[in-house]
Amino acid sequence: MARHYVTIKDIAKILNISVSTVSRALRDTYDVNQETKEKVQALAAELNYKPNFNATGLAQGSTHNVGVILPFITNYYFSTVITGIQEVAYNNGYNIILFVTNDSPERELAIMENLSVSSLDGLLVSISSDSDSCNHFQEIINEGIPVVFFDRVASEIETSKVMQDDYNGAFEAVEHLISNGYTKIAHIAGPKGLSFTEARLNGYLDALKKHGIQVNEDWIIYSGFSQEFGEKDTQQLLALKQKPDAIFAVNDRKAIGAMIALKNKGIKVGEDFGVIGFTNDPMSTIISPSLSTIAEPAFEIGKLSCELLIKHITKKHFHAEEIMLPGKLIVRESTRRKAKS
Amino acid sequence: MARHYVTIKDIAKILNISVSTVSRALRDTYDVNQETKEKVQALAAELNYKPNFNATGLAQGSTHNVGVILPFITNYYFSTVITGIQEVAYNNGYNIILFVTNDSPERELAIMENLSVSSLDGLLVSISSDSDSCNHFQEIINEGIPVVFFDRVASEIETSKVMQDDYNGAFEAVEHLISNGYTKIAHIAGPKGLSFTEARLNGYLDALKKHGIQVNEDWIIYSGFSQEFGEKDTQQLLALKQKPDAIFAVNDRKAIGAMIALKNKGIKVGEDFGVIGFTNDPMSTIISPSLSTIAEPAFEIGKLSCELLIKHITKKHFHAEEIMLPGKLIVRESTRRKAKS
DNA sequence: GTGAAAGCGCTAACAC
DNA sequence: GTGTTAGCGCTTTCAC
Repeated sequence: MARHYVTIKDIAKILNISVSTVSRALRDTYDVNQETKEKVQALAAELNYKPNFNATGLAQGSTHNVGVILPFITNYYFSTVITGIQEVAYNNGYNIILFVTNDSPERELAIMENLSVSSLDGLLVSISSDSDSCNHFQEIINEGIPVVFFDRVASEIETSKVMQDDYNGAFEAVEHLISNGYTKIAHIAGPKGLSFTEARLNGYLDALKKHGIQVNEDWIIYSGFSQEFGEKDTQQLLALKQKPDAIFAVNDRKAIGAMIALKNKGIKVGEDFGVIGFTNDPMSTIISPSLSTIAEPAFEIGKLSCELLIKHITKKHFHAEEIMLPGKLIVRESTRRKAKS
Repeated sequence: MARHYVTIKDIAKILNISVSTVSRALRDTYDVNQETKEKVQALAAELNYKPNFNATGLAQGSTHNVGVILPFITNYYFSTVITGIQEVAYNNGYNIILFVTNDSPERELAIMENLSVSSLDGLLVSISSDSDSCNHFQEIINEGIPVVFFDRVASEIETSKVMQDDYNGAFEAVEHLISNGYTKIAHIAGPKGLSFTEARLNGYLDALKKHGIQVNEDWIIYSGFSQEFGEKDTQQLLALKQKPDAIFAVNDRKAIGAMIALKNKGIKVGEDFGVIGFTNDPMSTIISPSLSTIAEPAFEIGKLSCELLIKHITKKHFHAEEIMLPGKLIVRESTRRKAKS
């Protein structure tokens, strides 16, 4: 029952050479006689030898694992980011270990507390709403394991970060709304305290300001990120005496929720009421009318954060970098106002 | 720079006891003096001691990692399955290491060949289309590491499997179409060779047979799983002299592609042409008309496969189980035919 | 109840 | 160019 894999010891014994030679030959390092090297490699292949990562990790103090901690994976944005991460991790011989927090600060904390630092070479994280774990991240960094934040970054912590340009994306979205004739623009935001949420809020605010439109506090609603919250927020807006004529949603799922609430009230999205989201979730092309949005470079964000992390891992004194990727306005039907006389 | 974590040795030295006592105290095993145990645990907590998994793994021949190999994570089904897997893995102290194949047999093969068996306690896999890796899976099983397949299973291999009841789901979907008055029912299938694809095809075939409807080979199209393929397949169907009046799609994304192709031709989905999918992707509620479908218990599948795998890992002689979870017909607008006189 | 010591599979000085 | 040896952090006999 106790399984036994072939080890370099086995190979050494068969070939009647020492384990160190085998080790060197296998890693194609140091000077090893060409002939010996070939013999070793051939036998290793034949025996289907696979290195034991635990042993390698123990011996050289580095596993080839990077941890990824994020709120969810069941949405377009995060699953695409992971795909990007996985792509570069794989190409560089790293494995990714996945931790999902369900956007719960407690869960995130528990994960961080149980994390065996020594079994990870680095950490990629997108914090949960109301994250409580900043100290833990800082501690881990202090212990020497690099952390790169993506998307939902902990602004207090000094380390590499990769995000999209939330401020300018939001600014552009709102300006697009304005230039299409919508003037009473509401914002259904995410929860307070997340920096990207605030960046989008600020973009919204500044776009209004630039165009001399006064801010109506009633038209800014903070809540969760789901479609349901989008629906609820919108119902709340529609119950106001002073109703808006457009919504900029913090993400596409909330925008879709908004569209559903609007449709239920018989309001024609696009013609009577503008809606724009953020992300470019494939759903935005499926819904009708199709949803205008700011496309986020999710795959790219995954790739870049992982590349950055690997640099931190391999180059000892790589200094922290903050990368900000631009979004892209995608105009669809939900902001196409019918010309009114 | 060389990071140094606190080890049991450190604890032993401080407390002036031996490492073995520390080890025993920490794991709450064997007989250890209550007092000593408490002292050790207190100090460990204070020092923020974290076990080194590489060392534990090496020493007891088991890491607490399970690998997950699957084609994609960027869709509702797989990301939900992973969430289920992650949930039970987490609760049982296992980490999950993610490998995504992009549905490429070559990539899958490469992953399998490079897999360090000794760094994994078990493997959860959903094979790629045209998988080439069966031998590798068999080898890994022979070497003693348990493998559980989910959804896309390799039927030749004898091990535990978890899937939804594709046959009956398809049967029910087609029967639903028939009972709503559609009779010329096409099937846009997945690629040949995947067992779940075939199960759905057989369900389709048998439902037709039961109701005395003859099969039209032109109405069965095999292609990829994406929305684009759904669109193309449907265009192909609509170009036929004998056109169908309904489509059963192998999954919701293809069904949505079909609906788009239909809409582009000016055909009214539901009223003139029935469409039903499989999965219950959230998109099916977003699209208009909303899409009827067979809901798959994705989260449950993830949970059960991981539970099964853990049983295989912990109980030495746990015998292989095949679990088949029922789907559920969800009727929406895309199969609601307008009564015609 | 506790300690000493061997060993998991591998790497890395250090000799030769 | 190759072998010997110590050691990574932990578990686990085996003594006592």
